Amino acid sequence: MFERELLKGSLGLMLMALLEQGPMYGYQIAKHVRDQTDEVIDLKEGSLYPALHRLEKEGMLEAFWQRREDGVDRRYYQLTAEGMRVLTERRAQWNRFSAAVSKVVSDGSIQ
Amino acid sequence: MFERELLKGSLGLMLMALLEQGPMYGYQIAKHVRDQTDEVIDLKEGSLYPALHRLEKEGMLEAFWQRREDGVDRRYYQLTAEGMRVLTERRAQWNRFSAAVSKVVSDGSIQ
DNA sequence: CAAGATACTTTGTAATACGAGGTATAGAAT
DNA sequence: ATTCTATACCTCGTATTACAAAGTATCTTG
Repeated sequence: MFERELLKGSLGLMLMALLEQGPMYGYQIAKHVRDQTDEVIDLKEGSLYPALHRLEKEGMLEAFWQRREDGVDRRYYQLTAEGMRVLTERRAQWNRFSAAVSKVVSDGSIQ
Repeated sequence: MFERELLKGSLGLMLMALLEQGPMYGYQIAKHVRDQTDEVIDLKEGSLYPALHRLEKEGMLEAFWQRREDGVDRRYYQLTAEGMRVLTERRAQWNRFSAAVSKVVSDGSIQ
């Protein structure tokens, strides 16, 4: 009920940052994030897939289907050129923002 | 349209962290945050006051009116004991969360 | 054959930042 | 005198969005 709200606004950024390293598919992304953050961030399907579709519609990502030998279809997402450009902006914005919050939140002993 | 979403979930935390240092009133809080974060975070009244009321209702804050000599009323907010306890939790949660996001978001060269 | 993991989808709901509007006072500028 | 700016509070409606929950389908493992 609180953790949930923290993610708002940074999920899209995280997805774009991940896909900067190369195309990935949904399930893979979720696992990657879960592992890389020691389960601090556990992307739920109800957030992940809508977020990917949203970014695709905004032109940040492009998607393509790929069938595995066993017949399982996977939808891969990759960052567009526009997505790359916007990622740079949002990364900087996140850094500014998180530094600002941390400054206020870390107790007065620093100030 | 994006910055807005980043704030979700961390506004309450920031307010509680500020009030840890002593009672403050709404306008003062907004100015303090704006100054302390070099205007990165600019709390709007439509967010600030509802957030304060919310925290009050949740028992995190207590409020009292105080009249200045010139007749202007100010509503001061202070952290409750329960608020103090919850603040500790949320502070830790924010640190975990922001570290996790930063890890994913900072490019692959670190990994 | 049942159970779990993999893999994607959609619908409805709850939470919340903020725009925009409102009220009221004090002091400075025109 | 009046307008403007700053201070100081409030509330309603809207947009956004994470997620729970449900569904579909395949493959592997017990």
